[in-house]
Amino acid sequence: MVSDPRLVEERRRQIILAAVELFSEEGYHTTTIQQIARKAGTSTGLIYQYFGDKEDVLFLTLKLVIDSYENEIPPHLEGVSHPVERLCKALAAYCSIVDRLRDATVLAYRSTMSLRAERRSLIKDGETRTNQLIEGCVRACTSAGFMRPVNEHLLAYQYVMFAHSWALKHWSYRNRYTLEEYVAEGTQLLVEPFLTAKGHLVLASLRAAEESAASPPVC
Amino acid sequence: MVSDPRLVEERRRQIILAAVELFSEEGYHTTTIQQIARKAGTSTGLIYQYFGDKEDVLFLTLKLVIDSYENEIPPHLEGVSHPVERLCKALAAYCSIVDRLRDATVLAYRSTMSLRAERRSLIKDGETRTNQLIEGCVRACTSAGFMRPVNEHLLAYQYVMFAHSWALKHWSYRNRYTLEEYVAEGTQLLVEPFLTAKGHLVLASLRAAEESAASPPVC
Amino acid sequence: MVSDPRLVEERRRQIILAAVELFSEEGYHTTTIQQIARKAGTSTGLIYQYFGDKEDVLFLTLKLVIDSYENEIPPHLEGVSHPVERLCKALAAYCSIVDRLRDATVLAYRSTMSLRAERRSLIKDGETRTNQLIEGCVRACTSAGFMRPVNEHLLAYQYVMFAHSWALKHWSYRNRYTLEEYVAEGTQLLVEPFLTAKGHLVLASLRAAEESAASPPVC
Amino acid sequence: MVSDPRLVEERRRQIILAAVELFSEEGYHTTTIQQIARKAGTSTGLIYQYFGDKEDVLFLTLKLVIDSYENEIPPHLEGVSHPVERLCKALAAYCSIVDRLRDATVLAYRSTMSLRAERRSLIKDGETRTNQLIEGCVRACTSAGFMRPVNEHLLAYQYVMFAHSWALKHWSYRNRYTLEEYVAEGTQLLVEPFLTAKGHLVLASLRAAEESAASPPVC
DNA sequence: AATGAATGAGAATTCATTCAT
DNA sequence: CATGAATGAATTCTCATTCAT
Repeated sequence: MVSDPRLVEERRRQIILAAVELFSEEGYHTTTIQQIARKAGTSTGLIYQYFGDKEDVLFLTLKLVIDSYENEIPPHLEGVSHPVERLCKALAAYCSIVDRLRDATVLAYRSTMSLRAERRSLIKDGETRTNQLIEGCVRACTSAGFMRPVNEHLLAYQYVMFAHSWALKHWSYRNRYTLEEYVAEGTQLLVEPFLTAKGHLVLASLRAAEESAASPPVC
Repeated sequence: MVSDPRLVEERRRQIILAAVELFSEEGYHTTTIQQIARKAGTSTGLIYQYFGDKEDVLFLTLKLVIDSYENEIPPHLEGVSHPVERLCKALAAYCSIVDRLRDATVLAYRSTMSLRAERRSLIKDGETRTNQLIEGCVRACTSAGFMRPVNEHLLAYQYVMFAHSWALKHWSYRNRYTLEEYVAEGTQLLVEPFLTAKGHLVLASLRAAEESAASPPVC
Repeated sequence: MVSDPRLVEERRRQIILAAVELFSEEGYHTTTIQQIARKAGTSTGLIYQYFGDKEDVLFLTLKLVIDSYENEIPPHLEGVSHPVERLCKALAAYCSIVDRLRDATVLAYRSTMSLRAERRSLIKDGETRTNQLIEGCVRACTSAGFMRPVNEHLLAYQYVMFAHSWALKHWSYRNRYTLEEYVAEGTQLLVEPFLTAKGHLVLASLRAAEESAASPPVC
Repeated sequence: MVSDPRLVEERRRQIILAAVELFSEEGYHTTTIQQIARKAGTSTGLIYQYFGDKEDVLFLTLKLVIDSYENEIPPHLEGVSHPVERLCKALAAYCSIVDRLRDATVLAYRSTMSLRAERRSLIKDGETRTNQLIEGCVRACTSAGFMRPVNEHLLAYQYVMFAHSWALKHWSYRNRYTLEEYVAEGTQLLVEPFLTAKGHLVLASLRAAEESAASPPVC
């Protein structure tokens, strides 16, 4: 309906940002288009020039979230070459992204089913690609002998669920762990046990490095 | 509004059974009271003699699900005394209950937020109690030296999420695992690594027993 | 539907008493049959064995009120022979009956229109008969030369509205007048001005009598 | 919900006009929003953009009536300086306004109780202000010696009820009096008796003036 | 392109009335 | 006769969507 692609981009972004917030707080069904318009600083009519219908807004909102996972993990791995380090970094990155998008992550669990099947699939595809990213990290560890042989697919899923749980069970976790503690404990539970002797050495040196980076050198 | 407690019990049950199904399939907001009435084989008005409002139906529906976890795991542990066996059985039981209530489990994730805060808390309380059940199983293992020291709380949560994931990610898992495989692989990933030597022996003998129980004796 | 006339009488009475109270407090439309049943200490079904429908309950409720006026004024006039005294007593009686049925009087103004025309007429007939009672008192005064010629019909209506207003404008009058003051002031405004010299003498002696009746004799 | 104040004004007026008519004919509870919308020539949804709820429509409808009394009497007194004439004119004006708003006046008596207490008060305030207007007219007469001392407050209320009764008892009055006769008789009953000799002269000359104005001069 | 007033289908909820027990 | 559970039509109110300006 609107031709200028730059404008389309901008308006959609503006509207989706409002929608993420509202959907996250109030839920998809209880949020009205008029609320979104108000928060986005536009008119209700305008939304229908950039989206087909309300479900369309939800779809792009969820897409934004799911794409965030997929797009934001790799930058965290840039320049990191060691498989064990990459895996740990990936897990930490996933958790921190979820932390930033906590409400939106919960929203994804709540509202994906409100999409019609075809679009639900697209969301699932995005999630699957992120899973494969993680699974690749696991596989790199096992292939190189840093991890003993495991069901890489299922282990990768544990990482994913571990990250998602930070949002899903935040009502419980918040009383027990900071994000950093959560990631550290998770590494202990879900990474360490599968490391080989070789792998343990790497993790130990990583922790030493982190330690010295965190606390300024003594001498 | 209706006095006979037996009738209240029966009608509520009848209505909730219809509601679980519909809410699970269509979602809370998209299911209408009329649909529930039709499926339950009653009139719309009747529902309001047994529930305050639609949210009330949702609450009791979710309560039913959450209580199922809490109530149905213990019977599976009856007569099982060894801590490692109890833990494994608890995990398997949780997964199989989730399997039976797969749609309802997803519903709980989708719709708990549609409850007003006070009731949401009651649902969370139920979940917490189930978690503690699991955590108790873990603690029994570590205390008795069958498991090395771990963060019992967080490990218990991994079990819980592992069970829930069977429902939440069934769209993905169904293509890879049967329920039995899922439980077996989960045990390998989330129980075995934490067992001490003593613990490993127990697990091994359990598996042997299961093996011989499953396949009829050869000779 | 029920044959025993004594029972019909009793049950109707029981139900109407509950209805007067509820209709008066909450209004006709906002009161439910179930509320009436509860207050009357019966079941909802029972009401339909003694009344055709809800409107029927209203009709008999209003009839009770309107009949009260008609039936309770005459006893107050019994043994009172002087026309002026009869008129004053009638006015005072009407006001005191309205005072007792204050809410019900307001109800009559609110809800008569909710009756179907035919029954509304019956209510109006009852009111008209009461009006004629009052008009008769006025006419007795004018005929006997205690009052100068007036529009008896309209003056009678002033008395009626004066009595009704005690209920209708009680929200305002309560802050200014007691019932006794109200009646006394009303007599001054709506009776005295029309009295002839002869009539004034009567009223004066009445007041003197009342005075001495009210305050115990001095000597 | 709608921003343009001119439009709000116009739409509210349009809707209230429909509501007055329907509420007056059918009563508040029996009139549906759909009916109002149809008669107002709008959609049901629209009504909720200009009114909070149905009670809101009733409130503004009654407010319109009550304000009419307050606002329309003074214009009738403009340029009229003599206290007795002002009082008579006020009474006549009140009656003629009630005559025009006959159904709406009855509506006010029927439905004010359907408002929540806070708004009921606002309606009563409006009525009280009108009463004070009338009371002021009475007081001007007594102060200037055109009327003998009376309970001005209560007398003013008689005037008010006299005017209201034209609507409330129209079912009876219509068979006896035209509006003009009603006002003339009312003046005889409720004004004349309280006039002093001075006052009577004024009233007589007023009537003479009216007479000659009404019937064209003979010669 | 943008606006926001208007629409009307749809949903929750209520309650007079019925009827099996 | 009495009960009270069951019914379902009717009503208020909401909100996604449209469209004239």
